[in-house]
Amino acid sequence: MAKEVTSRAENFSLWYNNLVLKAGLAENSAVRGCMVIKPYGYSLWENMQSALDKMFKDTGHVNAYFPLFIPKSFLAKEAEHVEGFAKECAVVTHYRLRNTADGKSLEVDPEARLEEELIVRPTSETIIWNTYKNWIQSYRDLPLLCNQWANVVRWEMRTRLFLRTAEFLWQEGHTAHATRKEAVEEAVKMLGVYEDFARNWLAIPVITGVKTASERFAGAVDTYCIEAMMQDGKALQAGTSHFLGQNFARAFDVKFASKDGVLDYVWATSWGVSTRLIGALIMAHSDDNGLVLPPKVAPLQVVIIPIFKGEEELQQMRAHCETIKSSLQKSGISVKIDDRDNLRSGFKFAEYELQGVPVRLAIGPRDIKNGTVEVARRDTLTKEIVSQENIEQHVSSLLADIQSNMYNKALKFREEHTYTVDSYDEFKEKIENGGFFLAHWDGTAETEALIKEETKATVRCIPIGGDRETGKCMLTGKPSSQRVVFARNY
RNA sequence: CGGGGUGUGGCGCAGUUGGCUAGCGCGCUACGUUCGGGACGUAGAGGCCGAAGGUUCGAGUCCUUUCACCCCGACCA
Repeated sequence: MAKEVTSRAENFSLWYNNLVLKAGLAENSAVRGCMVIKPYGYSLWENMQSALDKMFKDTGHVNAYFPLFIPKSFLAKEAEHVEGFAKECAVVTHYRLRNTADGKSLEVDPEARLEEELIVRPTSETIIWNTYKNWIQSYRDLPLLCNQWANVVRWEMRTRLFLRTAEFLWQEGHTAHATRKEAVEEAVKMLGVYEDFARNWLAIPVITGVKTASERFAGAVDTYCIEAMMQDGKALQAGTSHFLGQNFARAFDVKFASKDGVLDYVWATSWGVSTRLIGALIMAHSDDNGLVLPPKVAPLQVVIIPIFKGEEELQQMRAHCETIKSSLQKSGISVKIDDRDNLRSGFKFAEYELQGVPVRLAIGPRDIKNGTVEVARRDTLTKEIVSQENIEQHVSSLLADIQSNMYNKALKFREEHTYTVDSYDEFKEKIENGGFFLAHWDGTAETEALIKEETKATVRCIPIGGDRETGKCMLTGKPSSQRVVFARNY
């Protein structure tokens, strides 16, 4: 059982785990490595989903749904893809059970073996490209821009709530294009959507970049990614966008006739983010009092707590609370009044802090007399007394302020823990305390592997944009065309 | 899959070299007093101690087997 740890400093991993459980986001299930996402956690996911879904649609994408099961032969068609996923697949081999001889239990009916095993999708490229083959004949069918919201299964050795579970929820976009250029543009565009979402909705600054060959998605030509820094200085890959070249089109024989009547394989991308983003949110912002949620995705933005003695005062308070509630709701703010009379207000304060509710309003007899409200913000844990007049404007701007303050705080944290290093000795010493390291690397897998072995740090990405300062690899001294980001990661 | 650890009411834990009706805190139920930062009192309910064998007059405690979960690695979104 998990030991009670409520301090980030004491043990970041245990703190994280306890927070997920105590805040009521999720819990371990009876199934190995799988998790139950509780209503509060799922509500958070739904908010992320709807924001992302709108962004996808605004960029011309549509949703579709493909089967959970993938015939084994499909997975086998793209060599690198199989190589990458074979070790972590759940496989369906039979389709029927029967009673055991003693009638007390169930067993797999050996008569009911499938001719071809079905793989529970670890990702859907293969089943989708097998389908796209039938959807694409001409350049007029392109581009094909589909997204799917789904669950996938990867039989991981070790699991952690939200960060790595055997089954997880995600979206996966799969697009087909007539040209290489257009597909690359799509992959980069969707990376931009993820960056935008992380920054403006999750209040998490991310570095956009390209993965090195060893970290690339199995079957991709290039993998683009967003990398976020957690409060222990470790990196978390928060989303990926892949330029798949013609690899899957070749594997599934998807050709189209161009305007000139020339047959060619189509160019592909795929991109995805998962419930791991919830883990990112927690590890980027939360503190020892509990979750700190950005207002734009928080399941509940404002909680109103009436402070009262007895039924009479409660009735009096309730009217004021309702008035404030409806005025906030008119501005599109989600509000709840917590008038439970069996709990003291102090207990409620602590509880909503644990759940990361961005703004708390408290109204008591004193406020009624003075026409005021006590307003507390979760991100800074500060309180102020404001007039009940124009409360909705105050709260609206406060929510916006919390949203941007959280981003700025996370950005500042990242900047304070990002180091430019040229000496490998310095790198080895500093990496022990976490952080991002901008260093030169000779571009070889050997050097990368050696650094990983010695320091547990990897190249998180080769950043896009920024200055392209040339230099010498910190380990080998060989030439380097730009600095890359090294870090330990989740 | 390697190394380490833990399984005892809903949750968190104690339980000594085997010994008597298996305890504590939180939570839960009832009543009362409280109520502007995690209240208090009184009275209750709730556990065949992860599972299966074994040793013994006697097992939460010792032995064997097994299962589950957690942490650190390797692998990964």
